[in-house]
Amino acid sequence: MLRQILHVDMDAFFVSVEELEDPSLKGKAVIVGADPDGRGVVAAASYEARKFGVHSAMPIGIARKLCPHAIFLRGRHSKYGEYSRKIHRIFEEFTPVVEMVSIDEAYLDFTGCERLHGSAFRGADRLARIIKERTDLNCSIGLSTSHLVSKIASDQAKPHGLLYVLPGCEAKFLAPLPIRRMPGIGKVTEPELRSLGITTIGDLHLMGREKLRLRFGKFGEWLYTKSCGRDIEAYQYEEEPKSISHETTYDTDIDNFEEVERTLSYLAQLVARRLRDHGLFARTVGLKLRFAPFKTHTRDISLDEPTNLDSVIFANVVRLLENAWNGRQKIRLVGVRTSNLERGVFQRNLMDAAQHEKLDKALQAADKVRQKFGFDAVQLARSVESGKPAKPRKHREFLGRE
DNA sequence: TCTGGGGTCCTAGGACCC
DNA sequence: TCTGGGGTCCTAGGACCC
Repeated sequence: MLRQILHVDMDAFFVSVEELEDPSLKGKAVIVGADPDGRGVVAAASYEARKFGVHSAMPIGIARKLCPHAIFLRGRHSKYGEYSRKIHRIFEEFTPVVEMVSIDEAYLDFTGCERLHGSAFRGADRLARIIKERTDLNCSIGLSTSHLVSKIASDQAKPHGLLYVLPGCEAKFLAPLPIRRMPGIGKVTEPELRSLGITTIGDLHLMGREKLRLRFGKFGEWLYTKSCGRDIEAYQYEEEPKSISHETTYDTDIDNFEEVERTLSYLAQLVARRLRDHGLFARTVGLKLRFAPFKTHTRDISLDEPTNLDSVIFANVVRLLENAWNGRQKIRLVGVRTSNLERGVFQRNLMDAAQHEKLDKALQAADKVRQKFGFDAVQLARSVESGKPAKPRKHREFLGRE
């Protein structure tokens, strides 16, 4: 049976939600993102702001230079989440096979739904109308036999369009498009391909599997398959996270060991809390440091016994810090990461078992208090200085909420 | 102009084992 | 006295995505 895959992408999602909440923003240059006086990037820009060259992931300071008259908003992720869930429910009225890939984007499998929708195309059209009716938000939809082609098609259809790539026409549709349209080709790979004279997806295809493999290895074969308009393999839902991490950038670079330590304590608690929420234990704990010149270092350590404890994560990450940082360079960012996640209880050491149980109980109690009063209601002693929680100075309103 | 935060996947070298 | 080949785990770094 012919597959019918829809890719639905909301148009300027964050900005559009802000406009619904405050209609006076409509038609204006609106930029959602970091504080324009601080360090951060653009999360979303209205079409009006994009005319000035503003785009997402751009440093916020540059956005202000390009578009000084724009209205800068910090963004409210809980609001966006509400709308996202609303849209998700609409998707599920159309097909049980829905994969939300991000807050504003999803794949819907319409294979075999012809009888229900007339045709996949008519179904897609109706879906866009219903989303508009019920949320007043616009979306763009790509429809084809593969995830990749539908994703690119929805991008081509923007704003507020529907593009159907007929079965058998996938490679022909992709051929004239610039390579940068291909998900997976970024700002490093693009110039590398261009230096080989490859500027379109069609060029990529003409190069052939073998040449691409020789030059790029496994990635090259991946590129070739994609250039044909075929999916690499069936998409699968990732129910379990592979890593859990938190990081923060300081407003100004610092070189105070104790302050970095306090930040790490706070981040370790956030990470551990989420491990417990998922019922997961981490076998590997990692530290991330970004120095003032934007050079990033990571240090990992594997534990004999997987953990979900704040104190264990913190202790290990501090050890890594002591080895990784001589104090000579200022620090811009610190992060705590856990990976090699496993489900289940690990208490090989019986001596520790009793202590761990006590700790677990305390942490469960702490998690409960936090659920009621917010994350900052309970703090590890290490991250508290003169009675005040030593949160990163920035993102205060983002961290630990919900 | 100066670069967020949360992730995934890939590569590559070295240790270690058989 | 010189030194294989395969497999797996650990660690570091980097590209990329939303």
